[in-house]
Amino acid sequence: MEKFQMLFPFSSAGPPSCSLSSTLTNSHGFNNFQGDNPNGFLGLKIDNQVPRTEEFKDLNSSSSQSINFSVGSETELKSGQKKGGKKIRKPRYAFQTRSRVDILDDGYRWRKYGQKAVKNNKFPRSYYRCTHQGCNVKKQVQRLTKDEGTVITTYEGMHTHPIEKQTDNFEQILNQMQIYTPF
DNA sequence: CGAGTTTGACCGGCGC
DNA sequence: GCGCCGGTCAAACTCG
Repeated sequence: MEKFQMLFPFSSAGPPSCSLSSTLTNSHGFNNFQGDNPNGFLGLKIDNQVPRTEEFKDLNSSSSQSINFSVGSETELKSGQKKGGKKIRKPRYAFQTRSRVDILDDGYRWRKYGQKAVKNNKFPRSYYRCTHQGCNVKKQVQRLTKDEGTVITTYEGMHTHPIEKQTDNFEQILNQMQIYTPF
């Protein structure tokens, strides 16, 4: 199994003014993102085979946390592979944040390319793509029906470029996120 | 005028 | 095969 590098979108720029990256990289908890520790982290699990509504049901039940991280496995579609060209899905990383705003300003520039109503959720899911040339990182943003203050942000892929702008308000975001570390 | 958003159409996967 | 659903496309539109 490959090592997980820091795949969070705000990681590739290195630790600028904010302390999140270093905090996370130094955190032992990050090693648990390898996935051998299913219960060591949080309940949210992103896997392409699992209907997302089910995952979020779990999240609802664990609403005591203000933020959850999770890492999806490096998923391939097991049944959907075509001969020769297999479809490889990038790993996905989900955040659960408490925020009144849907869009977390993580320093990258995103362009919205779609919005869909999802089942069992009165809020639509929004689809964003990183606008940087050659960087096809995507993210989905969805608000929970049960808890309107909770937003799920799912990142897919890894940024191939440094952060676009220094986010002075990043600390505010961090405060909103109230990172949960079980260590 | 360029960059980003909105929104309906389209497509592929999956279950029945 | 059909219908449902999630994800993406792209034209029209808005905004700075």
